[in-house]
Amino acid sequence: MKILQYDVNKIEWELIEPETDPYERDAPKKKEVEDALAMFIAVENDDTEAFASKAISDVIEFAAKLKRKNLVLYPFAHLSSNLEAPARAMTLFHYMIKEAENKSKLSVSHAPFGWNKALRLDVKGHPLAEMSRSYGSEVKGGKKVKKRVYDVSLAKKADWSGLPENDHRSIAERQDLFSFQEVSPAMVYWHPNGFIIYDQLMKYIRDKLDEYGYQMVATPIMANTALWHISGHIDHYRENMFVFDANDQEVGLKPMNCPFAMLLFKSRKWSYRDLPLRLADFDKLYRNEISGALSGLFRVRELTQDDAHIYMREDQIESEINSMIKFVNEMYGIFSLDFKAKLSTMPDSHLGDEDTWKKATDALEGALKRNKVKYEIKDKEGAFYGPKIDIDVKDSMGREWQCATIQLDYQLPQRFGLTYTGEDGKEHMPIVLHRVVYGSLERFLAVLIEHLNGKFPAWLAPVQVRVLSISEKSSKYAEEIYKKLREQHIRVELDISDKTLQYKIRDGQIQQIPYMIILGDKEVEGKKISVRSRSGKQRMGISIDEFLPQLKEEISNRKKELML
RNA sequence: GCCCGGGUAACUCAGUUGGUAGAGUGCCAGUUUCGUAAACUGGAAGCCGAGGGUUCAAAUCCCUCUCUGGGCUCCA
Repeated sequence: MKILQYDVNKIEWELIEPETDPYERDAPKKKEVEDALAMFIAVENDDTEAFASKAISDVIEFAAKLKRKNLVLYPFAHLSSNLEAPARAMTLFHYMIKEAENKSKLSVSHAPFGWNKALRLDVKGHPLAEMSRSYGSEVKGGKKVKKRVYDVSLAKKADWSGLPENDHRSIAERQDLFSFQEVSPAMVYWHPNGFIIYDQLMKYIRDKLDEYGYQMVATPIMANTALWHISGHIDHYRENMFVFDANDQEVGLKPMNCPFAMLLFKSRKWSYRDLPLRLADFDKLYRNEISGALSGLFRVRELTQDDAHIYMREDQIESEINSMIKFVNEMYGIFSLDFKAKLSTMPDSHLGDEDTWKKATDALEGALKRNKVKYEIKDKEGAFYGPKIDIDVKDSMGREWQCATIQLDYQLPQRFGLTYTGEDGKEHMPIVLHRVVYGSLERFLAVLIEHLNGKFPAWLAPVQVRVLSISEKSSKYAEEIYKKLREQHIRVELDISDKTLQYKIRDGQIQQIPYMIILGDKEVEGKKISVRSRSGKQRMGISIDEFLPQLKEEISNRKKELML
């Protein structure tokens, strides 16, 4: 409850029109009171009669101190953005009037609840004439902490009804990939099927990182907020961060890895021979995005970046950027995703001299050209600390989402005082290149799921093969084949239920399983298998020993297309 | 955060002027043993997102909150 209190020479109001439902009827159109304590009241969401009583006993005390005989209660919604519903607010307001009448000898009057009123105030000029108070519990940072009732409704999934069939959420429902729960808004619960895809993407980039000379590291997800004061993020980013008290310290969950990466670099001395130093990490990040910005996997509050920071000498910029572009190009090629590269140049407000900017921008542009990547220029759209290349990919609705980004940074190394020992024996500042390739795994998966419309290539598919028996007669053989595939680490499922073959095939098609192995009398007799791909093509009567190596090769080479 | 629209069984959705809930799919059981996208019968399954209000009576009307979809804004 919020109270605004004035000691007035005179207060007068006039009713214009009712504003809420319900509102107080049968009130005089116009009224004025002289030499009164006027109490403006906003009834808030969690207010109780106890708070209301306390507010009244406090105002009675003030009236005694100020020797006022008149008390005016005036409903005043504008004091709070957390208002109680009118019906209950009115009840509590009237309760306060009764309390004031019963507990004091003051002459109590009130303005009617629920009206749009014209108001005139003449306030006295002494120190206690104007006061504000609030009554409530668990007030923190000016806001009330909302508590939920604990019951089974906590286990409630987010509502995805009404989405189009090719939306990544609809596909996720069909293939049981992931879900969101109300208690962790915009944070992903990965189901076994979804996690396989997530994990395969990770494995793929790990292979690539290894190939390109990166090392993996990991840093905490939490730190004292002092860290972001050093990095300079705190001013701009604070409202997007989850910040809280722990052991009397203000700590935050990390919304980006860079400051941690800087600390890691500072943990020892480096020689120019150590550079370029390429450190990658896949830590989770937490960003308290405004509610309206959230959207499925596209924008979440807990995300995983395939992040890397490259510490390098000035003379290494060009070759590093070059290999980075090549990296991105190769990575995206395997998914046959159409992407758009955008080069953002020096903004008007920037750090560093124009020569450095030109060198950096030229390095980025040159690398794009050498790798024959089509790009457009976003003039003056770079970060204040350096130019960048962004890669945007389209979703099923044609919206563009930024995935990969490559940014040159001269700023953080300076703030953190990073150095390496040069050939000349002196300390030099390294330049840092930030880059992500997938961007956030979550967002990339959303785009990829929609791009493939749920038809994952074998290396990504949660279930690669399903073995179907036509009737009970072939179920034993089906089990044998199933075991054989399992032994070879194929992600395989067995369906020997008594459903019809047509039903089983339909079920496998809906799940978009790449291959179904169909086994009936013919196959049992000849010790062969029949393979049907989800495209509908098939090979009848081949041997499992012929099929398995081909399948394994398709998976390990991460082929885009199915063999059938 | 703002504007508009949603939340009913695990999923997709009906639910009339307010009278305490229904289908299909899936699941479970039984029948059936089948050759390339849905065999048949039966059963269980619901705090109608949460809290409050109006009413004799609320999934239905009103308010607040919450989650969610689209748009705006935001997005180092």
